Amino acid sequence: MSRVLNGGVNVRESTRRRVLEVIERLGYQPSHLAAALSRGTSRTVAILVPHLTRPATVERLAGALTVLDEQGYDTIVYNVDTPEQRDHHLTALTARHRADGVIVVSIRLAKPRIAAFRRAGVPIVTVDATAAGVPQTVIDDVAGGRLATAHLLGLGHRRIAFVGDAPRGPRRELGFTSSRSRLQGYRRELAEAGIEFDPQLVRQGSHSALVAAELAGELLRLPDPPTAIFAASDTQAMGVLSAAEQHGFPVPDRLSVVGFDDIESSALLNLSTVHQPLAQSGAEGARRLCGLLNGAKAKPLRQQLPLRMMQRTSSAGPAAAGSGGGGGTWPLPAGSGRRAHDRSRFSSHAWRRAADVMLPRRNEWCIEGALL
Amino acid sequence: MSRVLNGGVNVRESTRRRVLEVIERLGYQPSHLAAALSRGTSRTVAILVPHLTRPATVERLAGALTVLDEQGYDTIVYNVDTPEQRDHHLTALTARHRADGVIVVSIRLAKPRIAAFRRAGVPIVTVDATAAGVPQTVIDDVAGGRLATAHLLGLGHRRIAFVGDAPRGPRRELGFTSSRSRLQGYRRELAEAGIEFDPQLVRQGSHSALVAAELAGELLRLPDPPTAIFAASDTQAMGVLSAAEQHGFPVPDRLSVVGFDDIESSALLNLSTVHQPLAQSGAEGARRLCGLLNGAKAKPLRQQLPLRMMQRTSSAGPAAAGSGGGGGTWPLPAGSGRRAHDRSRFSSHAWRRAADVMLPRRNEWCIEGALL
DNA sequence: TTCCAGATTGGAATCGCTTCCAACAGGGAG
DNA sequence: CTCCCTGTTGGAAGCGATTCCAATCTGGAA
Repeated sequence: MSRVLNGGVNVRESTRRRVLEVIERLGYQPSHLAAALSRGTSRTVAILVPHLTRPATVERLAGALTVLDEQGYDTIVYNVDTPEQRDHHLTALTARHRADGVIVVSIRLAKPRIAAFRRAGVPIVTVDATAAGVPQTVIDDVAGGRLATAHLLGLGHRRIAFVGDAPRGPRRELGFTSSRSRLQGYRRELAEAGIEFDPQLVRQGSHSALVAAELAGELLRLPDPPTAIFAASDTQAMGVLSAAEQHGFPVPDRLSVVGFDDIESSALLNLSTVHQPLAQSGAEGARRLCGLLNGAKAKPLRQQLPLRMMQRTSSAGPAAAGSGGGGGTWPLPAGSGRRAHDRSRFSSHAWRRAADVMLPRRNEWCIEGALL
Repeated sequence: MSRVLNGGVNVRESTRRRVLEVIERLGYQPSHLAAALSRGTSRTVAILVPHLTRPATVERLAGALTVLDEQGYDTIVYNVDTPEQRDHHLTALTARHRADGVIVVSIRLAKPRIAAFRRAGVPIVTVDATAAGVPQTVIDDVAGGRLATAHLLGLGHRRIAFVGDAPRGPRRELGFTSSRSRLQGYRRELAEAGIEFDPQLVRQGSHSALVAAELAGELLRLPDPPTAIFAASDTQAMGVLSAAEQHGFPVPDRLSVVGFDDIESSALLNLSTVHQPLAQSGAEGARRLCGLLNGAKAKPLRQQLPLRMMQRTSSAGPAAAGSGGGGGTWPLPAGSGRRAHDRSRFSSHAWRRAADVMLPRRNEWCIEGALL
C-alpha cells in the first residue's frame, strides 16, 4: 500500500504494522522506475560540467552534489570536453522525464537551446555562465581582473603582463568567457591607473599549465620583461611559476605572480590569487534549481558571488621600485606590500609551512571586492 | 510507433516517414521513464566515490564517465564522505530499478552488502577496493610500497621514513586500505634489504597535506632524521615537501621524497612517485560493469593494473652516501641515481620546465613493476 | 484468378507504482 | 435507535512506453 511507504496519512497503526510485516515477509522491493513514472518525476537532476578533471570544476560539482544529495535528488553527471558532447547531451536533456532539472556549469548556452528547455518545461540554471533569462550564479570576472591588477598596481608594479586562455579557432571551444572578461578587467584597471596598454604583454593560449609556461617564457625573454604576471587561472599561474623558475626569475623578488580561482593547491604553493567561492557556486546553483523544482520563482535572475584577493607570498613589490608598495592606489592593510622573508633563496616562496597556509593568517590578506 | 523509433525492423519506408511526420507535427517527446519501466532497465549506472575532490578520485571518476558515456549509460554520482552516507546510498542502490549496475570506488564493502546486491540482482564492480566475489580493478599496493622503497634503497638511502594515513578511531572511516598496504610493502622491502625496521620512522595521520607536513616535521626534528621519506600519496608527499622547505631540508639534497599515485600536479612539482593508472582504473571498472550488463561473465574476477616508478627530481642519492646510488639492489637504468643539477639553490627541485615534465623524458625514468 | 507464406501493422497486455474515488466502519449528536 | 460526518481501506484508472500476437496486406506461384 502506497500510503504506508510514503507520507502515511490516515493509516491506522495496526494496518501500517500489518502491511510492513507482509512487505518484510515477501521481500518486497519497490520499483523506483514505476514510482517515478506514475509520479511523473524521477527526483533526478542532471549536471553538465566541462573538463571535469580541472580542480575548479570538481569543486563546483562537489558543492552541487552536496546540496542535491541533501535534498534527496539523484544527480546524473555529464562530463563534456567537446562541443559535440555538449550538444548531444543538451539535446537529450530536453526530452521528457530525462531529468527533473538541469544545472549547466561554465558552458555558454545558445538562445535556441534555452528556448528548447523552456518549451520542454525543464527547469535549468547555470553556474559560472550567463544565459538570457536563465537563473544564474556567477561572479564578476571583469571585477576579478581588476582586483588582481589593482593588487599588483598597489604593490608598485607598472609592467604587468597577462597570461590567459582564449578560443583560437572559431567556435571550436565550449565558449568560456572568463579569461576574456578577466583580461578586460586587467585592461580597465591599467587604463584607470594611467598605464598604457602594451599588447606585447598579453599572451593567450589553451588552458593548461604547460601552455601557460610557454607563454610566460616568451614574456620573460622580452628585452623589457614584466615585473608581474596575472594569470587567468591558478592552473595557468602554476605554469607561470614554473617558467619563472626555469628562466631564473625568483618569485616574488623579480617576478610577482597572481592567479585566479583559489583552488586548493594554490594555498599550498602560496600563490596569491583572486578567491572565488567555487564549491559555494555549485551549491547555490543546486539550491536555486531545487527552488525552481519546488515551484518557487528565481527571485533575482542573476546571483553574483563575492570575490576577494588572497595575498600570499607569490606577489610583492617590484625589486626596482624600492621597498614597500606604497606607490600604488590600492588600499592595502598596514604591513602589506613587500614581505620580510629570506630573499637569498628564491624558493622560499613555495612550500611555506602548510599549517600557516590553509587558513587565512597574519600574512595572508583578504581584500573584499565585488560584493554582489 | 515503437518500431520506428527503435530498431525499426520490418517497417515500410512509407510508414516510417508518415509516423515521423506525425511525431514532428505533434511535437512528440518520448518519455524516458515510461520506456525504462516497460523495458525494465533505465540504462543508468551509479558510481560511489569517496572524497570526490581528491585528485585521484576525480581521475578515476572521469575515466569511468568517459566509458559509460560512450556506452550510452547515464551515470549517477554519489559522493561519500562518511560511513553514514556510504551506508545510506548502498542501501538505496539495492532497490530495484534504481540503477542497472553499480561501481564502487575505493570503498570497502562488507560481506552482507555484497550479498544484498547479489540477492537483488544488481551487478556491482569495485575499483581500487577488494571485495569477496566482486569483479574488481585494483593495483598491488604492497608491490607499490616496495617499488617506492626499492627506488630509494637503490639510490643509496638507508634511513627511509614513511608518512601515511590510517584510520584512528575504530571504524570511523571508510575503510581505505591502500596506505596500510603500502606501508606493508615498505616494511617488506626494508626487511629484504636487511635494514631493521624503526617504528620511529613511521608516522600516520589523516589524509591531508597539512597533517602530512606535521608528521614530516616530527621526522625531520628527530636527532637522526631520515634521508628519504616515502609518502603514501602524492597529496601527502606535497605536505612532506612543504615541511622539508620549512625545516631547511633541501630536496633532494638533504631529503628525498617519493609519493604515490602520480596525480597531475606531481609532474608539475617534479615529484618522484609511483604511477598508477587512475583514469584507466575507472575506465576498466566501467568497461567490466558494461560487460556484466551485457550478460558477460567477469572472466578473471580480479584485474590488476601495472604500477611503475616515475623518477623525477625530488629523489636522489643521499648526500652522505657519496655520489651515485650504486649501493642499492634495485636495477636502475644507467645514468640514474644522483642527478646533475644546481645544488646551490635547493628549490631547483621544484618548477622545472613544465614542458619537460608532462611526458616521460630523458631525466624521468619509468620502472615497470607489478605487471599484473 | 485464387491461395499462401511472409511482410506489416494495429491493439491488447504489461511494467509497478501513485492517485483518486467509492465503499465502509465507527462514534457522537439528535 | 438512526443519521451523518470523519477516518480508513480496497480497487480501478492512469502514467507512456515495449512487446507480443493476431489481423491484414503483399506479391508471387499455381
